[in-house]
Amino acid sequence: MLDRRSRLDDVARDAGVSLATVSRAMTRPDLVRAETLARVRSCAEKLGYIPGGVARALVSGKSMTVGAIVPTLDSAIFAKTLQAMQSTLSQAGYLLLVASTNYNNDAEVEAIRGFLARGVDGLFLVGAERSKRAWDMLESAVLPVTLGWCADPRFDAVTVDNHQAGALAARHLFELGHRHIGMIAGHLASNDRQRKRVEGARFALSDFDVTLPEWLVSEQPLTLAGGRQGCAVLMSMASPPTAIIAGNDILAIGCITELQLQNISVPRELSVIGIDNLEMAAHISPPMTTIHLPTGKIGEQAALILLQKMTKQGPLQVINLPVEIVVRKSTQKIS
Amino acid sequence: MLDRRSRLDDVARDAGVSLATVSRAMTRPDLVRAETLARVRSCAEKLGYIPGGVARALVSGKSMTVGAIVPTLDSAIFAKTLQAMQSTLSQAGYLLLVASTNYNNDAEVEAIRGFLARGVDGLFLVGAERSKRAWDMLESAVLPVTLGWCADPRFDAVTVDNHQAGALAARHLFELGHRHIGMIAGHLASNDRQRKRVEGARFALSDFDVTLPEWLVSEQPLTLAGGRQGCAVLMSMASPPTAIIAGNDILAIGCITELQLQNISVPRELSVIGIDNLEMAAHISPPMTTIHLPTGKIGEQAALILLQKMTKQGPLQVINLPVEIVVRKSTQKIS
DNA sequence: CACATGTCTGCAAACGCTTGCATAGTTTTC
DNA sequence: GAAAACTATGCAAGCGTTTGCAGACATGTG
Repeated sequence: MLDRRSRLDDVARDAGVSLATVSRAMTRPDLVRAETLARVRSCAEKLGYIPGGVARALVSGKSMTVGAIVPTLDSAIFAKTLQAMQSTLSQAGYLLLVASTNYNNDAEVEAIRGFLARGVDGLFLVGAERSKRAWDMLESAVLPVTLGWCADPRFDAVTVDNHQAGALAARHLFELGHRHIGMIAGHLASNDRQRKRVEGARFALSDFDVTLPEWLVSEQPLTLAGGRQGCAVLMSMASPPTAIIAGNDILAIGCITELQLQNISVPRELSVIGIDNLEMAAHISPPMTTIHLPTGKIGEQAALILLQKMTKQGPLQVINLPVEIVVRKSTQKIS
Repeated sequence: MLDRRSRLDDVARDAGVSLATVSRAMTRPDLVRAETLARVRSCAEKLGYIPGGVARALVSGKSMTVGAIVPTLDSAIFAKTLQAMQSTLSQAGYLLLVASTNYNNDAEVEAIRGFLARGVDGLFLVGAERSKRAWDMLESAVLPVTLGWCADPRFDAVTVDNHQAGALAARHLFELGHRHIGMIAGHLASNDRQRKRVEGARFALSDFDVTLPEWLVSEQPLTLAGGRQGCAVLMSMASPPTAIIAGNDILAIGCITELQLQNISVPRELSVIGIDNLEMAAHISPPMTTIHLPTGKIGEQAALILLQKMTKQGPLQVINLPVEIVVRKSTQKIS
């Protein structure tokens, strides 16, 4: 056996046919005689031949690869989305390239460029907010692009209604009697999902003539530590809120931890509501009220749209997945 | 502007030089005159030229891509490892392809084949247990392979001492006075990490003349629900254990949830210890005692080894990362 | 000034595959 | 039984790069 990978012509020589016939045996079996096919197949097997996707991609212009760029892989949300994407794509023979940006727009541009250079057939991106340079690359690149979480009129998207998520959370607290509500969120300037959630909450409350002023919104990194810090900030105010909306479940869990450390009872003394409905949310103490987002579904749907658009182009698609509140034990009527 | 991507010869024509010169301007700037270089660069910029990695890969035999195959992306552990890998690799200009197997050996073979077909330059795999077919492909493929979590003498590896992790957990419980200890683990037949943890626990206990019989080890899916189920199984025994070791933190958290539902107080009535030290472990109630595994480090080190081996081959490397116990509040002296 | 030396650029051959076109058999049709 | 229509195979061009080799020009040397 050779010390290099065997190629088409190795198999061809071994089977006593031309290289073209081997190629057809591998990809268009209907075009070769059954007997020849069997011989070629067995030679290929014997030599451990694996088709060279690179050359194939060069000829066909299709790399059978899609790229996904997320803020970070180290997040239950994006991990779940990617898992669903990967699983859907692989069933169709596609591979998934991933990159993470750490919420940095320049890193995103680099990732897009890298993916385009490698000739991905489709692209998945999170959010609808990026540098002009990134948008330009996406628009001039001739390949399907699907956005997740937020939509943009120029591209396909699978969104969840972040605005509605914030609104549902706020309305729930209002209905429980809370009038002085605080919020912990990610950095709004660079995260449209978080921004829409805050806006949604503010909008819903304004319907009831309750305001959510800026100083009651603490911007923090999207980590447990961020949740704790945001909670500490809100609770150290002269007149602290009676309820807190967290921009996502991680912040909410951090927030609850901090409250327990401060010996503030949840939900008796303070209600906390999250957004995401991580599996974990049901399994902490107290089980957490949160807004359910269909995270896996986003990945799956995005993959399906891409799969479809990579085969034949069609009209713009925007799928808006529903969100719903899951009431558990971390919120209650104001006492 | 064209409706296809611009190529070297587009830039060449625009800049009035040969295609070869443009190629050199992009990759070996020292070989072209400064003036020409500037002109070519500006034309390339103007046309939005992005080098075609596919053709490049065909010529050079390097795709600047590494593949990682994990059981699932939807796990804090693997997500963290991949995040670290991706981040390390991207700094060196490499891209990460991911696939997941759902703990299925055939899926792994398919993933390996897919990656080899796409011409990845290196491969990362979890565990040291796979079908013969998979091992054969890895051995005959001429590319660096690095294993994570468990080692195999034929390949580089970055391991954690799973045996030791199990042993530390068991010893901790023994020292607290527990003599009747149960364990919840993943499916041992297909998961060498879990198996080694069980063996480690059993080994440590046997030193103290305590046995961990098979019927006190409940095999479950590695999910919160699995942890709950395993806990229910152990607690419904005629003489239930006084302490439970969980094969990982997810199982442990599920286990604690189930105990709370059954109104069994942790750690007063029953001690629970996990393995992994997820960030979450510190933030549940009670904060969980667990064995810390350097999850991110595995990905980072594996990436570094691959990076090194892809440039120049060298001797086999096995890095064994240390594990340590983190004592929190879910374990206590037997009453 | 002739020659050696060095710097820059272009030509053309790979890289491993797919595929349109041509050819040689084989079968069908009337 | 000859023309027509298929079927199975081979030849060779081409996918977009990189790169060895060679040529053109500029510079330095005796």
